[in-house]
Amino acid sequence: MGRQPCCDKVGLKKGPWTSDEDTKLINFILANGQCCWRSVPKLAGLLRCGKSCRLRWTNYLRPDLKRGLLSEYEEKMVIDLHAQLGNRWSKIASHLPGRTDNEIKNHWNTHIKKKLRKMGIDPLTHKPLSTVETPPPPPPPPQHEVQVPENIEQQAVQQSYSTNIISELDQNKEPETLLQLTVTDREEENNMGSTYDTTSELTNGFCVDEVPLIEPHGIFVPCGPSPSSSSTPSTSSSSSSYGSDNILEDLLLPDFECAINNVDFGLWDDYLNGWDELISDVVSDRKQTSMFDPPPTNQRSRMILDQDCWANGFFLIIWKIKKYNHAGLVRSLFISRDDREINKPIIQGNPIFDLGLFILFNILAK
DNA sequence: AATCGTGCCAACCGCAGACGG
DNA sequence: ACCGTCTGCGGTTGGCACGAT
Repeated sequence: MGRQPCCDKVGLKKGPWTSDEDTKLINFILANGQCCWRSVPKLAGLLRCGKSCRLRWTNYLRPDLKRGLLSEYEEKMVIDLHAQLGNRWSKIASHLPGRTDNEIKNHWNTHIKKKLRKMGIDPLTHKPLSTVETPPPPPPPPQHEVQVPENIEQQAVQQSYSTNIISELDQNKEPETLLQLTVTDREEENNMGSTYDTTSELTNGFCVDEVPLIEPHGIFVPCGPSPSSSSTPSTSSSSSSYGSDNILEDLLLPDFECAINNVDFGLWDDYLNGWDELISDVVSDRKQTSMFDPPPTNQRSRMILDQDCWANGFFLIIWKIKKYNHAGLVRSLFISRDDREINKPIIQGNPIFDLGLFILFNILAK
């Protein structure tokens, strides 16, 4: 019968994504959510196949992705999980929030394999290399045969966690990932989504760690014609790039009107919690130094320059809000704070918040 | 300075499973 | 049960970056 190609390849672009394409894809997904990847390129105005869009989003553009090398702790988890699950990268990735299967696969092939071999461990069997050579090792079950009965696999994973990982955790390594360790039940995975999802939910589905490689002002390109909307190269990243009206325009999403006068305060509270989390994350990133004091140069390990810190922080917040279609709340927060008396006890007394407002008002006043 | 080799990783390819008609 | 479509997954590759010669 033959399988149809995932897309009509004629005229479709391949290879590395440009920032302009990223912008289009991000804007589309933020506005419409993830659905029907095949139609995404057409609707988003991209000359890519849907599959390529999906990969780009899931492996690179998703705002909740972590970046950078896997930590020692994560490596240990990967090794441990690989011993139990084999090359089931997506399963492994589901236990590492913010990491993609592709990333883990790459890291395994480029780093961990070598490390294990150096340590005299066969990366396939996870047994000492010397013992691997003598008896023909039972080949690691092929992917399709790893259909371990659910409970056995689950047991294995749980045992793995209990013996290795949790002991690591006792040595106070990345305690936040304890969240994920509590969710190993397959049923929970099925009912509530992956561990990743669960954790994301608990952390409001957002990680401040990561800033998409394209520039914020590029992301907030309005759909309509605008001076800055066409393929803005990502060269200038200073906070001055936020001085355009694009931010305001972009916050005026279609769902805004209903939100501004008809605020669901439950949602609002939830949003404020998220706000505080995000802010505290941004601040903690600065290693507890005073927010007004630039950190020592050697602490600037991230791509975010100091002067961009706040701009990026707000960009991230707005991103998140857009993601959840709470744009109206954002606008009402920034523009008509007086209308929000009811929330003053929550937001007042938060100097970070007030500084942010100050910055934003200055930007918007331009 | 130029060339070569290697490592790394984003992206692609093709298969398989899920799902709906 | 069959077929077509869509998505997810794992293996592979292309090309860039960087160090060695």
